[in-house]
Amino acid sequence: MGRSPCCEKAHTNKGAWTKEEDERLVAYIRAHGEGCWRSLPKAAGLLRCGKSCRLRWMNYLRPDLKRGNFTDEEDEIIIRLHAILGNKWSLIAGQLPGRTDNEIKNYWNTHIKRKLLARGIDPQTHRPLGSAEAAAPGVVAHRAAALLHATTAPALAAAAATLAVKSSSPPASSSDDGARSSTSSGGGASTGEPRCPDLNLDLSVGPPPAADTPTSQPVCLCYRLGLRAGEACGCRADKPGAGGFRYFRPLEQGQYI
DNA sequence: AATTGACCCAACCGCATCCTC
DNA sequence: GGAGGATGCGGTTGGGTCAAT
Repeated sequence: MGRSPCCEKAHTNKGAWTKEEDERLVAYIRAHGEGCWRSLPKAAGLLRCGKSCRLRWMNYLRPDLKRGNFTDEEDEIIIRLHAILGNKWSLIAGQLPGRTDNEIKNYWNTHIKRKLLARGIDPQTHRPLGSAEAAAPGVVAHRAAALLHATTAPALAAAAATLAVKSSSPPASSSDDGARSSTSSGGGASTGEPRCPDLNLDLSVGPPPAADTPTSQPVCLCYRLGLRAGEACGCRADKPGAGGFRYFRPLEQGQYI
């Protein structure tokens, strides 16, 4: 069957955007707002694919973008969120106002990966390099473990405080290097021994449901992180789907990320 | 000064997901 | 419930910049 192309490729520009194209796109969105990317290029007089326009706006032209280097605090937030979420760059970006998923993805691949490797941590599993456990299943346990020490980045700590990572005992270490200290404390899942005996692996993310939040309903991850619309959460109840809520169903018992 | 290689980032591509009919 | 279109996401790549040789 095949999918129809998103645009007429023969009549679209590709490659770097010119200043004039940027100006046209910004002017159009200022006048008409975002939305309907497919028809936007034609309406704005741009010989570009709608996807390309969206990407350019989201990653470069949006007025609320924060330019410049990432701070150490942002580094730590990214690392910790990556430990929980994996390569869900858009979700991670949602917790870093002014940063885009593309920017974070690039930053991860060029800086943070190296930083973690220098610390002796596998950037994919967030576990010590070279250990047999690094390639073993049960990664989620250590993503949770990393959370238990999320205290060095105040902004994340605020969010982390709302995460329902239930632990039957306090963290084994008070080290501020959560990923390293926690990952070294785990056991092997395939050995029959609990990998992290002190961990409850129920990763249902979020605070205890509020009275007005039916637990059986899917909820916005931002909501479960305790971030309501207006701060880090950009979700809008009035526009589900495109630009609106991103739903994350609570995990069933025994279900893992 | 020229060349080379590493690094970085903007942009593209294909697939997944959501939404509407 | 299924088909098709629109949008979003993540992986990958192309090309510019800069330091080392």
